Amino acid sequence: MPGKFQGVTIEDVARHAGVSTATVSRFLNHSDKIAPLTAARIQHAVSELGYQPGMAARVLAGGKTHALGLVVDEIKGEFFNPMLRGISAAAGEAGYELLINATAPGRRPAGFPLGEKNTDGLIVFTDSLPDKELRRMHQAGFPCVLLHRSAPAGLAMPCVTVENKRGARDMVDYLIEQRGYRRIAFLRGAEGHEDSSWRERGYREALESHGLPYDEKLIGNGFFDEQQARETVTGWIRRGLKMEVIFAADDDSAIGAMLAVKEAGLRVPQDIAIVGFDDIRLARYLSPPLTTVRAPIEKAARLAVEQLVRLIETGSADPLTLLPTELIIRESCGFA
Amino acid sequence: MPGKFQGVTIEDVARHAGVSTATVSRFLNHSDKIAPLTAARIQHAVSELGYQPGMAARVLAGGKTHALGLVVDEIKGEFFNPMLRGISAAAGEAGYELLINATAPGRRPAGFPLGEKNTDGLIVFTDSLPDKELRRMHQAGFPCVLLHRSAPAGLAMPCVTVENKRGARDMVDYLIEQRGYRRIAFLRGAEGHEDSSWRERGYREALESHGLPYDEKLIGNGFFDEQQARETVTGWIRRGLKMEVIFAADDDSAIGAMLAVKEAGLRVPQDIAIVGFDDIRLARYLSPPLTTVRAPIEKAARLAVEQLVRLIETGSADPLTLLPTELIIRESCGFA
DNA sequence: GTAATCTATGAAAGCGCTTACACTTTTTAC
DNA sequence: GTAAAAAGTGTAAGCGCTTTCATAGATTAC
Repeated sequence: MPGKFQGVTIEDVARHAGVSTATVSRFLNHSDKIAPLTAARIQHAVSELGYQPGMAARVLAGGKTHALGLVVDEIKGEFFNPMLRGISAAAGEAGYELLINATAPGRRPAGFPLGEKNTDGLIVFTDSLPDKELRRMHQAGFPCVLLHRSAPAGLAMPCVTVENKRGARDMVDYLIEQRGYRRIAFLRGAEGHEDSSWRERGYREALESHGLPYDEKLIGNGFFDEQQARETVTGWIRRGLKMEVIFAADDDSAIGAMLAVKEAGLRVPQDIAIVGFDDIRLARYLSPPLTTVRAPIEKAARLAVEQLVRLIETGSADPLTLLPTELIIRESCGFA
Repeated sequence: MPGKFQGVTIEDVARHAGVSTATVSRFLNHSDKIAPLTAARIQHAVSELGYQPGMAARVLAGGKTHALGLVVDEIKGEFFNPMLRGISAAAGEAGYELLINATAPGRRPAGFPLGEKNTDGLIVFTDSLPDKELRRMHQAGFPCVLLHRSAPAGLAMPCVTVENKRGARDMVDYLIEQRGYRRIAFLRGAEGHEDSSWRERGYREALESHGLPYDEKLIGNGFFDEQQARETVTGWIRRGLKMEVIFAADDDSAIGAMLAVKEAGLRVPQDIAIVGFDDIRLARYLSPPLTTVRAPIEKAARLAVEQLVRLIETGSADPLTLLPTELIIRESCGFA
């Protein structure tokens, strides 16, 4: 039963308006001056017939797909909502269609990988694409913008992300200076996720600049995941590890940490304080409400689209767009 | 600078393999028997050259886009994550590309509306498309599946949604029978959102079947929105409206209600109990944890895709798919 | 052994659109 | 008034693929 639903064609419009298809095309693309009278006749024919240009033909003839691709590994976590909203809105505003491809389930089982054959450019989220593929595309001159990751060594690909290191640094500075904490544990994020390594770097810098020792034992894996973080922290407590506060690389793992602490019969923040990163919606509803670093995710997403569109249309874009974060102080870090 | 990135074409492959383009096409589409030897040669050429069929030409010539469209009004609320994950995954598994269009910001400002020109079928979420448009597509024989809404009168369009009425009915039955509540307020959802009206119907049925009066004053608007719900409930309290429990049409408005109650210096659930609908992640982290009705959103999304694919490929689909909900009892409704 | 039937393949006609080029009017320049 | 430039439009050649139709060779049937 698969049928063809190509209704009105440009030819119908041309006939209806008494002009050639070329003129109609020019009218539709504003690509050339055409007489006001003719324009009116075409416009009339278009709305009369309810004509809508067929993408396929347009793409095939024009070489542009008018579509942006978004490559993600998995649609998961609160992170996604604002990101998607930003990308979707910005793409629409720029006049581009949006194609989404989740590569995760078994690494690209899906139909057609996004790329130069079906999009004009790609937004690549974190490590959803292997470096090799990134290199290939860059090599081919295909526009790509990286979101929440930096370019592989030697590749001049525009990146958009938040000031992870700075945000983490600010947070830890605050914990040390304003709260007087000394033993600060850190829960790493997912492997390969750059946001995480930058946050860790910020943590270390803050320690260093205050003359505090960096203690391997105070570093654990949270994997940006509630369950995993919970297990790690439970392990710490069971082994008698002493710490005053846990800095989780994201709010999800902070939640896991909070759970673990409570399950161990300890109080947050009196026995162990907890802080996170991202400021997901949930953060302020936790008890106690979570102190965290707010990351402008939607904004970053919009900017990534803007950069990509610039890259496509003008051939150049800013190499690096870094968005500032903001400290959100709530009760989980203890009171002043 | 807008360039063309069409690399290797089918012609290159044909030449490389010493066959005609027709044969290559047949090989690629498994559409016809071809000699094993030839097949091998073509296969070799394909991987040698790294050939990937260009979508545009394929679509233009073949009449199928191999893409599914998702039309939503706005990417907002916790609801979206599981839904999108489900749709994206299912589409990928079925070998379809996924196009997403958010119609909301000013009602379709975006580039190209999704439809028969760029997709093989559409998933339409709630009231993101006017009935007129739905009718037009159905009329044209274009495959569409409705998600979380029913078809306009007289349109035989497959629908996938959850058992809203039943879920609400179960909840209210529970509140009456197990908790002994009598004055149960209801916070409506967004206008035009069918989930909401079914839930309201369930609420009324439960009242009726227990011989409780339906009191207009106990109905308010929550709009599926935290802020709006909060204002409504604050108004109720200020006006001295008496109620034992508030049934919010979704968890977001339940949160708003909870805020309002607390702000008024009352306790949940001792002074006013609160229950919601959906079971978003946040629900169990609220204090007190929210009693609610769990809706299988991701499952519904997957089924919608499955129905759509069936509709596209075989021409028929189930008229109605209704997914069961589940009562999730937590502390916000009071203890037994 | 000849005719009828398959099988594997090629040639070529589009699919609906854009665009280079050519052409006919107008307009402008002097 | 004529030559040169500009403006508006048509003609037709593809874009890369699928698919119908035709054909050559290999089987089968008798």
